[in-house]
Amino acid sequence: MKSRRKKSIAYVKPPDHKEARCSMTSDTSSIMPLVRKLASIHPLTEDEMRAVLDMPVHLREVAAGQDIVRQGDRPSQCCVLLEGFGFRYKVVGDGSRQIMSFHIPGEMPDLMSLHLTTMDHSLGALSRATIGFISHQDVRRLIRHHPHIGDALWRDTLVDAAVLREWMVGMGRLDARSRIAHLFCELLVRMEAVGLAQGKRTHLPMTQGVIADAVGMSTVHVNRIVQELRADGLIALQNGILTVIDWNGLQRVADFDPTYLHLARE
Amino acid sequence: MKSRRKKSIAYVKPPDHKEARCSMTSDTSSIMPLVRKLASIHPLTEDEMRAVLDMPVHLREVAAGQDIVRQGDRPSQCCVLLEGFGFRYKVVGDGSRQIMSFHIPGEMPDLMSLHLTTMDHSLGALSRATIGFISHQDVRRLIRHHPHIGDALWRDTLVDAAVLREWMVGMGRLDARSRIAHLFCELLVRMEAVGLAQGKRTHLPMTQGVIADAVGMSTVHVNRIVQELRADGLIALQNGILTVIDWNGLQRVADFDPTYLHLARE
DNA sequence: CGCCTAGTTGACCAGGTTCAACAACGGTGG
DNA sequence: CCACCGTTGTTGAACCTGGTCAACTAGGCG
Repeated sequence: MKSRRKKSIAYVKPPDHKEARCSMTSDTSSIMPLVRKLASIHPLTEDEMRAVLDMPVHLREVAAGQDIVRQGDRPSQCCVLLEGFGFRYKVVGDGSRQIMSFHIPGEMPDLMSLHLTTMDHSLGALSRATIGFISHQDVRRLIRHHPHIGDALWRDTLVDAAVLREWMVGMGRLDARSRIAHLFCELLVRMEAVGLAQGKRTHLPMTQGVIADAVGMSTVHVNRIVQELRADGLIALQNGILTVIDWNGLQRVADFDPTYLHLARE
Repeated sequence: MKSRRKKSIAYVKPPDHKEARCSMTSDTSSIMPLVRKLASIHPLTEDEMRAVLDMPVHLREVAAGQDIVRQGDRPSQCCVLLEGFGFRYKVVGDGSRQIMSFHIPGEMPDLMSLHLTTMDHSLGALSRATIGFISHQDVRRLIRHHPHIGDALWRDTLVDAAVLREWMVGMGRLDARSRIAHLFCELLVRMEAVGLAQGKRTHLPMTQGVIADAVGMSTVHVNRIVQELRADGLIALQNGILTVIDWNGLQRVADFDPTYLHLARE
């Protein structure tokens, strides 16, 4: 482990087995974020859109910091993030945590469970979140009847992997400043892409400790770097709101090129 | 960038535009590695196996260190590694390189190009390699007629992403010793899984510089750690052959748990 | 009002990088 | 067959980015 961490157990939130706190069948509009997401690359036909909207979905509210799926689980359903932010993580031997991705509304972060029976990581809610659950069976049926949706879902998992690769480059070859700047660039662009950010400003409900676990640094150092970025007039970050003041400057610091996000017009 | 590197350009191999050096149609057995790979999870039916073997494949020999596909390309075909090792990488602004994955025979490292038009990274040959190229069109046809093969391919891209996540954990939260030990554990297990290693010994044709670019460290430090691992009686590594002497010990050092590779019997 | 979480600061420490030189090896041309 | 050369591996010393520890501040909320 990178260096012995003591306060390990704090990361492992107590399991909340009172699941399905507010389970119900969706009203029509609840999985619109998913539809928007799918349509953001190729427009859906009337037929396809109806097929998605008609799927049986179970909704659930999750409190900030709670797990949605846990490493070792063998899910029989996929989840769709409808409101709020999610993140994937693993806890290593000494108790320290590595966050591997953040997820925004419309995404299906555990879609892989459709083909990989055992979860090799956990999925948590960053902020209070609304999750939709759809059974694997129904997803499979959807894909069988609507191959284009299947392609879109496969494509999403590929973009997901592309983001992982980009993060790896950051962790291996960029210094702290670039890495944090890069994270901010990415999240802003992704939020913009689904219409959840405008004016270079977005909701970003994560503590510096969470950022530290995502970029593989210590909270203290994240704090110092964030202050630097503020002092340099690149960003403002407070109360879970990120405002990018100097977009070009931030991009330059981050060595950021959004190609890897494979947004619509390539 | 992590710290200013000078000798950057050395990494960027001169383009070799005399492609297709030895292009020809495959004889029947040439894409067997792919068949073995696909069958390693779910056995293929006679029919499916024939469909794969019947695909038109163009073979090409690639010298060590040459690129197979380059960042920014818009491929119209996928490649299958038939012999030799491949690796994915990106070069950052200051010229330093991050390797994001290694690939062994039977794998299709640029399968994503089927759904993502522009390559967001490059793919190179680690050693002299034989590559089979299959047109996107033919792959799409195969998937349409044989949905189970499509599922297997999707699944492979998901395992690929799982490996990326595991590497991220290493880069973010493990120290140099664990990271290198982890890499050795992973490569050995993957080689064993496709029958290319026995007796805890495998071909591993990579220099310490390549390892360094993969684990995000300097060559010098990789060298020191490898010597440590040797001195501790965990491994032998010479002439491109890795022998794991103390498998349990190495696994312990690496904090290695092969679940994330999602091999057959989970 | 008091507590808990998140953010901030300073002093010290250490894992890993850089630089530079050298050894070992294989391949090549003469 | 041997001298030469480029690549890979090895070593030592100085240095620096980022981690650890510990204390303290600022809000938010019951």
